[in-house]
Amino acid sequence: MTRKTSTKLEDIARAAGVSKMTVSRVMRGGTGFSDATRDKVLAEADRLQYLPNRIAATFGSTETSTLVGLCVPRFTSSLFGHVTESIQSNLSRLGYQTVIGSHDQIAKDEELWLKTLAAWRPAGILLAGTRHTPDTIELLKNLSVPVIELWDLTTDPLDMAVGFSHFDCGLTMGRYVAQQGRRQIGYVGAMAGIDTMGRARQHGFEAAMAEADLPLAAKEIAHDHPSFYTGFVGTENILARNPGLDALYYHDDEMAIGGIAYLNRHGIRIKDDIGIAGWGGMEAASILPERLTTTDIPAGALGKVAAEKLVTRLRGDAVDDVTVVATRLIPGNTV
Amino acid sequence: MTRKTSTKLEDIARAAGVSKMTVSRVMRGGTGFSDATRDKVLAEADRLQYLPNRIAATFGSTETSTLVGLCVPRFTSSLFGHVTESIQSNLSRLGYQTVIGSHDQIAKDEELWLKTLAAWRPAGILLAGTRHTPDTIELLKNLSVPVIELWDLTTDPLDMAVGFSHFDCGLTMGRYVAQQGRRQIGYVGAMAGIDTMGRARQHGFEAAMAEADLPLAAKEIAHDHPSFYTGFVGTENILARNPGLDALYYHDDEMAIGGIAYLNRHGIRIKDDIGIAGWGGMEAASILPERLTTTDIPAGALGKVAAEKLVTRLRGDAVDDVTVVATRLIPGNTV
DNA sequence: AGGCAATTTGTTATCGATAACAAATTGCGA
DNA sequence: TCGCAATTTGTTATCGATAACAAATTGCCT
Repeated sequence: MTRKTSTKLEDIARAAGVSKMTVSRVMRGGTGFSDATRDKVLAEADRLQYLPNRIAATFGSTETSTLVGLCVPRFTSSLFGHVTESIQSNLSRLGYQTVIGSHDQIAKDEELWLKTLAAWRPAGILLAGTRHTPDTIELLKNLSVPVIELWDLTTDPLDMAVGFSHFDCGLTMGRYVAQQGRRQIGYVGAMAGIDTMGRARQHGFEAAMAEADLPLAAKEIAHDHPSFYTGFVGTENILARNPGLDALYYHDDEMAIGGIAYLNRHGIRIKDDIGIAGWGGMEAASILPERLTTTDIPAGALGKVAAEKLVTRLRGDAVDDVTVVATRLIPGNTV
Repeated sequence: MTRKTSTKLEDIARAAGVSKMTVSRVMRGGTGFSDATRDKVLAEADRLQYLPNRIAATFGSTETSTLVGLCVPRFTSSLFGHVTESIQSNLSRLGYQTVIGSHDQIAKDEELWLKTLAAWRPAGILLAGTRHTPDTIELLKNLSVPVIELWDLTTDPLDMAVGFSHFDCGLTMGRYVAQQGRRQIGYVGAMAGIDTMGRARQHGFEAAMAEADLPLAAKEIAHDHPSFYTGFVGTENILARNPGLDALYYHDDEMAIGGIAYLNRHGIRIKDDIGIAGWGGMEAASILPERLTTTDIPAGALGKVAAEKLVTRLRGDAVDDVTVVATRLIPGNTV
């Protein structure tokens, strides 16, 4: 059987007239060699088109690999897209490679992905969400590798966490809506499988209602992924049952925009007839005639913070367990 | 220095009273061992909580790793989100892990990512787009690993390709718009850096115009990423310069929806006053009062086909160099 | 029961780097 | 110019699996 046959350290060593250990030192760029040696080695490496072999390097080293795992519910959501984008580019800048997985809110799928990832001896793991199977938690412990949970901060982190409280997002918005004088308030959500985060916002919103002695007047939750369409239909349904509602809080902006489309089509005036609030600070909302009342989520910043925090920890420096990323209620003009 | 100290094949071998080669055979699940041996080995592996070490396995093998690289322009686009999602879940199902990168249409960034990826001796590479630097092309050749280019089929593939012709999308839509009796037709695009694909659609559209002896009446191209907002503003700009337009073709649905928002706000009737066509079959379009005229792109299917094709090739079976994924013009009701 | 093929199991070398320690060289002050 | 510390370079063992081949065992037919 012919073995793989690309240029290796030994080839460079022979060509440069040094030992391969010296070549290794030069390639890793630390110290322990003269300038003359470095130049000679680099020149030969370049000439021979040396391609580092991280498989062999990781294997030979006591260190972990430079792979970092990232598991999110799905990549088709605008917010997770931004988080993924940001994490990937920041980790890349810091010398790490990103291996992805998605679990669509199914904790068992996250576990299966994690088992596969673990075989690569990753340097760190980033998980979006806080629902994990017992096996996942045990495996993470055994791996003894930094873990950052992204997104929700309402529970204790396994190791580290970066995100914000979804409950507080709902709470703050609930208070705002009540304060604007709305009295017949409904919630329109979507939940395919189990989405703890959307539910946490809903609970926060309900808590605000309770504070104001305003029980939630109606609730409509689609058994589907949040989308423009579920927002459209959810609005139709909730209004059919409760025509007197004067405000609606949505699972996210996408659904809120879907709801607005429904209202527009039926001549119901936003704000005058019914107040609309979303969540997520979705860019699409910029096309609405009036700025949408929503909560802005700094997804890019969140990813950057998470990537940098992980790397800081990997370098042995101290980091806080929990980093809160500030969300911002955008008053807008729809409530 | 203490070495990494998790359970290894040798530990299982000792516990089960066999050689580690036998354990290796059982763990990989082929043949060459008795049922009794297999049960004994698996029981010990389970008891000792064996975690396979793919770093060592890949290193010891003549094979490549089971890592597959995926590089897209960005993860924040709905279509690439779907492609990413589909590729990762299908590759995962087939036993491969996905390492991601993004290049934001900068060919040099793709090259840098590829160099890092190459150090992992990936089993295959998936690239969205067809613009590559000379170094990228040379590196891909030297790696002698399957490469699939996704998305655009207007040029010759480096190795394999899965996608469709953006030129044809534009051409088909152009013919349709002309056939509907539109005569003063404009194009609204967006181009941050260099986006060959959007440009290919534009050129296809212009070719259709030429066929119909209808030179494109106006063109507005934002130096920005396509978005609702650029669609909104682009529409405002193009109509300010050319009030007589009776149809607009947009870079994508997101921009078309932004354009529609502008038209709605200014009392310009869709279809009656001006025809609107998009591209991408974006789910968001489902909220429009009338179904958007657009081209549907089966992003999920494209990812699935690409993943399966790569794996088929990796298993040594023959595959076609080029796989065309069917796009579909949705007549809708906006032109 | 004997003999041969098929199946099961074991042995040794190897992948390409890094770790740990040892040896050689250099630089500089006394 | 000598000697010692600092720097540079080399040597050997090792990481945990798989490849290739060799040996032992089993099963079946005559």
